[in-house]
This record gives sequence, structure tokens and C-alpha cells, in this order.
Amino acid sequence: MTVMARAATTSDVFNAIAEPRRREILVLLRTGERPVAQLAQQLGMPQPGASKHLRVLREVGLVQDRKSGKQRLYGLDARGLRRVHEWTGGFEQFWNEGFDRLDEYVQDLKQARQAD
Amino acid sequence: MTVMARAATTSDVFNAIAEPRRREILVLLRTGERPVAQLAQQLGMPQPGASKHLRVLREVGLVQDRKSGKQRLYGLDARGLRRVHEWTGGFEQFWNEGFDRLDEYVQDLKQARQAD
DNA sequence: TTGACGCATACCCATATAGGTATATGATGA
DNA sequence: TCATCATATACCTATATGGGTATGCGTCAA
Repeated sequence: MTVMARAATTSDVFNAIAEPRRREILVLLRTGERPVAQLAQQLGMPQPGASKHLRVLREVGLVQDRKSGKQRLYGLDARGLRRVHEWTGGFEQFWNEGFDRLDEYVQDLKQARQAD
Repeated sequence: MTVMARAATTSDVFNAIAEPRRREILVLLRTGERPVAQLAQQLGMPQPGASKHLRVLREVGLVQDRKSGKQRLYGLDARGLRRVHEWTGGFEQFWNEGFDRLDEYVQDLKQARQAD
């Protein structure tokens, strides 16, 4: 009787990056590996919070981690973002080629609505 | 003291497209406007469900709607997806240029982990 | 005006978070 | 072995959903 409330963030890259903090983490990792504590500090959030977000990112494969002495360094593995980039890219024609037409179309919709 | 559980889907495009059904809707709308009932049918879900997803998409601006007689036609306005496309594009170098290096790096991480 | 049709909402539920705090785990160094 | 540092987890709370069902509302046709 599983009454799904929402797809688990851990199951999908789209969900993983839906959280602003996690997107911030990915951006921070673009410049290189970082230990959890440093990420937590840069995010301005408690360490446990950062660890939890990192866990989600790890489970969807957007980050990789390795131990380094007492620390655990997290590194970016952005390959999973490619899927999102390509999916959104599938709509590119709707914001480029057909922009004028689309804008006109949207204006029409707005007018039609105001006319109610 | 608002204890945010999660950013509202209605406030952000990233959240809006985190839901599979909503992504399906956007894909369906690529071929043109559609009345709610038809979308619900194609999604294989009750009409109220489709309406709710459409509402979220409307609130983040990914779809526009207009009345047409007794029906309400929903149309795609993919411009908001551009932001997502560009954000993910900011990581492109990590899955193209540096692929070999990255893959090697990931392998190292895995080995390091197995070596524990 | 009335009845049917197409949607949007109101509710009710169970679940999945995001956060914060306290605590268990692991690893390092004296 | 013991104290300490760096993380990961366990809990607990308030919310935000997604889904299903019943129902309100506006529009159109007879």
C-alpha cells in the first residue's frame, strides 16, 4: 500500500539537484575536493546537514568520496548532470528558434485571460 | 519559526521538473496545446492529479493556459528550462574535456575505498 | 433555466524530507 | 590504550507533497 508522497531524492538526479543546498555543494566542488567540514562551513550549515546532503549526492552518483586520514574528501562527478542537460536541451527549440512565435503566443494567452 | 521541510515545488523550476509526471507533461506539450482531460488520460492518472501537476507547472511558468470553450488548453512555455540547461551546462567540462582524467580519478576513488 | 461536461479545489492519508541536537564510529597521535 | 578530531547516524519535529475521492464552479447546448 505504498502511497508515494514524492519520488525519493536518492533515486533520481533531477530530485537530487532540486535542493538549492545540494546545487551549491556541486558548485563548490567544481574547484576541487573538499572535506565535509569545509563544505558545511561554506554553506553556513551544521556539519550533520552537510553530511546528509552529501549522502544524497553520493547515492545518485554526483559526488565520489575517499578517505584521507581523519577526513573524508568529497569530489565532483558531474557525469550524472549530463542527463539533465540533455533532457532540458530537448526543449531548446522552444526557447530559441520559436522564441518570437512563442512570445507572441504567450502574449495572446495573457490577453485572452484578461479578456475574461 | 518556519521549519522548511523542502523548498516548495511551486517556487522553483528545478523542483517543478523533479517530479517525473511533470516532466512527462512537458514532453507531451511539445507537440502542442492539450486539454487537461487528454493529458490526464495520456498520463494514465485521474484528472485531479493532472490538474495539480499542471498547476505547479503553471506557477513556475513552464506552461501557459487559456480557456477554449468548456476546455482549458495548456501550452508549453519552456523558457524556464533554459536556466536549468545553463546551470547543468556549467558542468559540461567535467563530463567532456576531463572525462578521461575524471574516470581515472573515479577509479582511484573506488580502489582507495576497496583498499579499506 | 436545466443538465451535462471539463476542470479546479477541498480534504484526508501516508510518506519523504530538511533541520537541529545528541551520539555512535573511525582514525590518528601521544 | 586514551583523548581528540572529523564524520556519519539516530532521533524528533514541522512541512510539503502526491494520490484518491468528493464536490464546487463556470460554460455550453437544448
